[in-house]
Amino acid sequence: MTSAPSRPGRPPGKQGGELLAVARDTFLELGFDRTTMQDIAQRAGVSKSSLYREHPSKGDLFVAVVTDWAQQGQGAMRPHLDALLAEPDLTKALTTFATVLVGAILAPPVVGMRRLVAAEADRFPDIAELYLRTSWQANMDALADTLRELDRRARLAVEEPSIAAEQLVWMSVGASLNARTLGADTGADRGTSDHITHTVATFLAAYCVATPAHQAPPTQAAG
Amino acid sequence: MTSAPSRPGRPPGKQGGELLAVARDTFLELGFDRTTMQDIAQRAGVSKSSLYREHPSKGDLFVAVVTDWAQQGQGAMRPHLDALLAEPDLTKALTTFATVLVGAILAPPVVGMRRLVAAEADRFPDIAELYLRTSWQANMDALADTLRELDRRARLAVEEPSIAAEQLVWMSVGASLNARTLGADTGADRGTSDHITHTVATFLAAYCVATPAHQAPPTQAAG
DNA sequence: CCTACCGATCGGTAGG
DNA sequence: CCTACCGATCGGTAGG
Repeated sequence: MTSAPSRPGRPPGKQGGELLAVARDTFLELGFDRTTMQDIAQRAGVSKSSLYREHPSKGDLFVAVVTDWAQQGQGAMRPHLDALLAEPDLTKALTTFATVLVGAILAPPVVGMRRLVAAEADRFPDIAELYLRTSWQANMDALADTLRELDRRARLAVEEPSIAAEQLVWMSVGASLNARTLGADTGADRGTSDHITHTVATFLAAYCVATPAHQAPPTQAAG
Repeated sequence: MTSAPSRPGRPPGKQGGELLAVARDTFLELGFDRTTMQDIAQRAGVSKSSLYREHPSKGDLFVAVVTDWAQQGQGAMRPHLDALLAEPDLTKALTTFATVLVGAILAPPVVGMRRLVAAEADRFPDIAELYLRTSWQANMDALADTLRELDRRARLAVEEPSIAAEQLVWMSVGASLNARTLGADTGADRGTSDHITHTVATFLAAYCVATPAHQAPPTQAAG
C-alpha cells in the first residue's frame, strides 16, 4: 500500500530509459552536433545539471543511447526465424520473412540510427563497431544459422550459410536502404512485394534443392 | 609583350576545381560541422575573404563540392560495362565486372562521400537526392541497360533488368559497404574474390540461359 | 585605378 | 534545480 501515490515533491522529470529515449529522439531529429544538452534537458523536463549528473558528457550520453538501442534490437529477428523454419512452403516462408525483414530495417527510426551512428563513426569508432556487431551482425548470424538448419534438413542446398544470408538480406533491402540512407523519402517505394518476389526467386534459383521457382528443375534428390 | 611570365604579385592560392578538391578533402576528414571555413581557406592558401567571394556561404560550398563530385563519378562504369558486353565467357565477364564495381564503391573517398552526404541529408535534401541520382542511380541504370542488351542477345534471361542489376550490385557490395559505412575498417575484408564468386554463381543460377555455374543445366537452347 | 588579398573582429551560440 | 556565466569557437563581414 501507499507506495508513494501522490508525490509531495515537484512533477517528474525523466530518468534512465525514458531519458535515453528522449535523448535518442532528439539526436535522431537534429543530429549529434546540432543537438544541445539544453534541448535534451528541456524535453526531458530536467535541468542541465541533472542531465550532466546522469551522463557526464555529451559523448557519454550518445554512447548510452546507442548501446541501449543496439541491445533492444538484438534478438529482433528470432521469432521470424522460427517461423521461417516452421513454414513448409519454402517460397512462402522466405517471402514472409523477407517482408518482415524489409519492414524492420526500413523503419524510419532504424534508418535514422544507422545514419546517426555512421555520421559519428569517426568520433565514436567503438560505439559504431558495437552497433554493427550487436544490432546487425548478430541478426545476420542468426539468419545464417537458420539457413544452415534448412540445409541440414535437406530443404535448401546452402554450402556457405553466412554468404547466402547476406545475399538474401542485401537483395531484399539494399536498394531501398541506400535510397533512404541518402534521404530520399520519395514515395517511390521499393521493398514492394514485387521486389521481394524477385529476391526470393533468385535466392531459390541458387539454393533450392527441389523445384526452382521459375525454370525447369534438374530433378535431383538431395542425398 | 610582357605577358606576365613571372608574376610580380604573390604566390597562387587555389581556385575553382582545385579549391573544391581541398574543400572536399577537408569535409571528408573532419565532417561538415567540424570543418571551418578557416580550415579550408588555410589549406587552399587563400584568405577567408577570397573563399567567401567564390562561395558565398559554407552551405553553398558544400553543395558545390558534392555536385562536382557527383558529376565526376557519373559515367564511371561505362568502360567496364562495355567490357562486360564484349567478354564471351559470362562467368568471367561478370566476375571481372563485379570485382571492379566492388573496388570502386568501397574506395575510401567514395564511402566517405556517401557518409558525408547521408549525414547532411536533412540539412541538404536536394543535394542528397542529386547525389543519389547522379552518382548512383545513373550507374545502376546503365548496368540495367547492359543486362537488357545481354537478354536481347539471348545470353541472359532477364525479365526485369533493373531488379537484376540491383541484385548483382547489392549481393556484391552490400555487406562490405554496410561495414565500412559504419566505420569498421577492420582488416576482415569482404569483397574478396571468394565472395564475388558466390555472387556471380547465384546471379547466374537465376539468369543464365545456358549452363548454370554449379548445378546440372536444364539444357535448353535459346530461341 | 582596380583586383586580390590579409589581419582583425563582429554577433551568436555551443558545451560545461 | 535554475540562473548566470566562463572560455572557446564558429560563420560571415568590413576596413585598409
